[in-house]
Amino acid sequence: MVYLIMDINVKEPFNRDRQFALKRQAVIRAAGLDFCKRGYHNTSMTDIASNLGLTKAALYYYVKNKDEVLFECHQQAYDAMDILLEKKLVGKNGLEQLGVLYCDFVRMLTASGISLLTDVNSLSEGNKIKVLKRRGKIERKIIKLVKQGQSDGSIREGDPRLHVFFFMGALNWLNAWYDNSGHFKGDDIALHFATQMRLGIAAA
Amino acid sequence: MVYLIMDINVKEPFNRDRQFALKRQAVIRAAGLDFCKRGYHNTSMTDIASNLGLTKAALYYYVKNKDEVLFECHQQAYDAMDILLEKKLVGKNGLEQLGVLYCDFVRMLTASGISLLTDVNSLSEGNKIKVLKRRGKIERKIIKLVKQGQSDGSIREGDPRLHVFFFMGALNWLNAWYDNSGHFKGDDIALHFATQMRLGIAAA
DNA sequence: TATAAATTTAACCCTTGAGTCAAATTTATT
DNA sequence: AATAAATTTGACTCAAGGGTTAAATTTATA
Repeated sequence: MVYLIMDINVKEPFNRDRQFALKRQAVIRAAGLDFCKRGYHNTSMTDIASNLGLTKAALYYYVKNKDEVLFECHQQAYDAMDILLEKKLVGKNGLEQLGVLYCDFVRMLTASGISLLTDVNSLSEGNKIKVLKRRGKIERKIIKLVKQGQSDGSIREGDPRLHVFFFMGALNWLNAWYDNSGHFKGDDIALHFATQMRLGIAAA
Repeated sequence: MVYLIMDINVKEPFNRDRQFALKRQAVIRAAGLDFCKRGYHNTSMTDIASNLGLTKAALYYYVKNKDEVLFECHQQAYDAMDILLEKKLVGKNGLEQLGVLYCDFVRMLTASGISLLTDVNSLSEGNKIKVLKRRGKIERKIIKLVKQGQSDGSIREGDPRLHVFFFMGALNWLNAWYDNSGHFKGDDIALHFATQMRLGIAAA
């Protein structure tokens, strides 16, 4: 019985394919949390399984291999980010849009059980390339937002890539220290981080 | 012949203990760069050795084991940070002091060949505790600076820990993307990052 | 030139953990 | 009740890599 999946039996409990997909997703997320906490190589497949209350053999019923698990962790994070990036905010300047986006990013990472992993080097060559490509795409979209903000006068001058690298670092680091049973509430962090991010690049 | 050590033969070339110490240090730094680039577990001792133009056996002439190498990487970074933290800047407010410190941090990381690693989980239990303790100490000093800035009115209100977690994330992330043969110059990054950091927490 | 240090060679042992598998068992679906 | 899906058990293979060692060789020091 997979502990992370409390709502699985609620969503189309008689659709077996759906159940399978949901469980698989839960497996990926649980693994993502493990990877975040202890690191990819310090987490064995047996660890992941037993954290889920499963056996290794059962785990392999849901995933092909460990590489796939890591890959899917990245995918899930990027899927979520892509959705947030879609949200077109009309009538807002670049800075405001970025602020909302960044806030959403933090909220997503603290609330959804999705982890934004940074370990790309442990991926197989093929998957590594795919992940880097996707990360690059997202990065470029954010850089574009910054440039837009510089055009509309809401964001101060300076290399937009450095602007972005700075606050994306804060985001990546978040996963390392955030603990959802800890002292900070996700929404508070989101608010705080978005503010700090905005002030760091806002035009005078 | 250890490639990273160009200046070894210059510093007391006839003092064998000194030579040993210098080479050992170079080994640690080279390993640190490897860990940064590919990750601890994706870098074998043989890799480290051959990147230095050495044999695995020769490598073990300088270090006890891989755990020690990782531990010393952390130590070197913290040693360097401690030195920068010493620098007492009289007549400056909290924000100004932090700005200088942060700038120095970035410069150190981009110029010295020292890497600020984040992989703490791959350490043996004993070393992990030591590293976390030291990291905590440094963190607390920085938080103290922030509080000082809030007292003297140079830094805006808000949880000082979140202030710090934010911009220290940017610092940690730096190592992942920075490439000293790349497009960005260390000093430019330092200036940019320090500015962005300051603006993010400066009082209105 | 004699000695000690530094390094190579090339083997070797050992552990960990990924991944597999077949047979049995439990659980859900019809 | 019959069937298919989900999971367990437990054993197994295999490769990678950490770490060791002894003997030979090169290099520096005095």
